[in-house]
Amino acid sequence: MRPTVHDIAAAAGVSLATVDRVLNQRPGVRHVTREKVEKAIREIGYVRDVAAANLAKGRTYSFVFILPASDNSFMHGLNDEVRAAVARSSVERTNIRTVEVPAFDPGALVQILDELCDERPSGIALVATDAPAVRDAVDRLVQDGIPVVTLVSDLTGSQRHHYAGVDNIAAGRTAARLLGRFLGGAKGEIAVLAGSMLVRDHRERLEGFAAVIAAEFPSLSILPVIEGRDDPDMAHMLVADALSKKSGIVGVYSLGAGNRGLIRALKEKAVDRSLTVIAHELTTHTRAALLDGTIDAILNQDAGHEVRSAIRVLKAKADGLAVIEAQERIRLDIFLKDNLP
Amino acid sequence: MRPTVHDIAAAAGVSLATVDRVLNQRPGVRHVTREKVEKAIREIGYVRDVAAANLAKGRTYSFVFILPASDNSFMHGLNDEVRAAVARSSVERTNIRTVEVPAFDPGALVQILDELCDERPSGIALVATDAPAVRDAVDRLVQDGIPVVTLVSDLTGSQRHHYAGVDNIAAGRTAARLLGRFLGGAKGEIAVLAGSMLVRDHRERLEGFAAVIAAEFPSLSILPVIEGRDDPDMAHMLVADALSKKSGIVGVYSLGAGNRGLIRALKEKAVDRSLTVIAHELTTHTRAALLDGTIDAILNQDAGHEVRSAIRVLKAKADGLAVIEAQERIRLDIFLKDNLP
DNA sequence: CCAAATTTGATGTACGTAAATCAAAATCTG
DNA sequence: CAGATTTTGATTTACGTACATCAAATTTGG
Repeated sequence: MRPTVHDIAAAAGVSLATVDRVLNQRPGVRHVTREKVEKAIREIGYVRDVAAANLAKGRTYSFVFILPASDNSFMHGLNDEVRAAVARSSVERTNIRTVEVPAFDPGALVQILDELCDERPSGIALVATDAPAVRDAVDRLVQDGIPVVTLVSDLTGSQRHHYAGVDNIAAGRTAARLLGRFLGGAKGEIAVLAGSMLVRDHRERLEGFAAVIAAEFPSLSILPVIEGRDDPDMAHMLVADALSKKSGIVGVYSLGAGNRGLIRALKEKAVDRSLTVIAHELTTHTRAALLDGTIDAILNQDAGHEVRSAIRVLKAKADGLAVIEAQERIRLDIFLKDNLP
Repeated sequence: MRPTVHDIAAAAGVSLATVDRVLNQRPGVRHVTREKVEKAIREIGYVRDVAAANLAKGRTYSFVFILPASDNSFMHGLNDEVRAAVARSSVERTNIRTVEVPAFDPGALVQILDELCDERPSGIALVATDAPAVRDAVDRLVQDGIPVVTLVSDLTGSQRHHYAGVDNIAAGRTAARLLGRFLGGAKGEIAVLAGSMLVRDHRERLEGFAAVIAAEFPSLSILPVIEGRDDPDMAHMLVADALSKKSGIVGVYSLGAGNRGLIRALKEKAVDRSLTVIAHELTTHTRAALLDGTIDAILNQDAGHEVRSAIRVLKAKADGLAVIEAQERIRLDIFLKDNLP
């Protein structure tokens, strides 16, 4: 049987009230007594029953998710997953609120974060814009003892407790190797479509991609990056333009969102050119393009897993419990025609 | 606030005791009264607080994991993950026992299953050997109200509540496309190494693989399957033999375990031949081979995820709760050199 | 319509923890 | 050493549910 607070009290030779004071760091316990109790806790291997504790506390976790107001399928999907989590949350004594902020806008993000510092929720998840001001705001929250996890895109040098997202350098490297191997030694140019170099995930994907192409596929050269702001129309225009002007393009790597535009451009300009195309994020559009052969592989991060992982980690941090690291590693999905979910 | 049993009582105009009788299907409630209470439950949207209920019941889940006694890295890894789960289990009011049975032996499996029918654990997870007798034994357990999930390999036509494993047909298809694309139109023969055609997962992988090769890569032909019984030494012998005799082999697909032997054979016989190799299951051996270029891609199922998923599902079934389907889908990992964990 | 059987209500205890109160004991201060 | 202060103990209530008991009300059978 699992030891309880009563067992600690008996083992340490103190009363239940004292054990409670130690366990919940309440004042009014002499140093020696506190140590006696802590020793007993260690020795009998007591672990607090979180379910019972939360029941007694009447605790409800209040989490805030800060999401960018971007109009692309991935962010919509992320939003849906958060909503799905909200729907389940009542069963789990969890209140989740979402806040929208303008995309690529550090100032707005900092303002929200500072407001939350007073509100003191049980935890915060945010899609970070990678700027020093944002980092400082997050660090203030962490100093205040509020669990913070970054979602999808990480924050350089911050104290955030956890990052719920994929390893984007690895993603870029993987894209490069797939593209290189699929092209099988052909010579030519690669077009790269990104959202913005202001977000860390896109920068990192490009970095990994360029490194592997340079080191292992010297017959391929990378054209200057096209920044489409994750916007379908902008992406369409820019890619169509590039395909018209450059005849040496043999492959495309789309590392951001806004793939609807990319796909449209490919169907207009490249039906006859047999390009190899690798894109990020599985959406209805990229899925259809993979099945009809317009896209050859899709790299994906599962937004649902990211959201659920963020919630699990926030909960664990709020309860002072350990997380199962292997469980919380967000994997990079590679989808071909054949292993679509 | 979440509604409680008190709210049901008030809404239905009955006493707490009656609500309790309905909720826990105890006798002594008239039909009309029972319906009145059930209507109230639906209307106010009551959901039982499982944590509080388990606390009151003093409930501990007792789960049994039935694993084959195979001496290969994957099964060892699976074992380790179950043990890790056991280590965590005390915190979660869960008792997990593992039972080893001889591999590929339906009779032994049936015997264990029948014994468990009397023991009545809260749930059972098993790596199924795909035989009618096993299916019948599982169905008996399910009829008895014991939650059963299959792990890694599924059971054809059984009533098991859930399958915690990858889609093996998709895995085979994916392997075929990767191999075909990596070979870039080259002509030649493909060697396939399997464990045994008696287990469903291996059969399915081969089926998917052969289908895609035939349909989309007609320049490749598949040699008769080599059955290595998931045994490293046997695999080594058979593969070395095949490589010596056949000079037309351009690729290898290893769809089972025992890859240590495969890798040894490749290093002995094929250093100069530039084969494209795709294998299943990430282990220390396959990982090293991927990094040194002996293997080109590894398809993997994460044993840790499978075990944790199985436990989550068993718990949910034991509590009569819904599972989050998307969360429990076990994904096929594709690892290249660049995205290893 | 009365007795027997069934159904319902009222109430208490338990699970493991949190939190509060008040009294008693120990320690410190001058 | 008295008095103030700090530390400790004892006890109670609560969280939401399960389960048991006994009494009261209702329904059923003859």
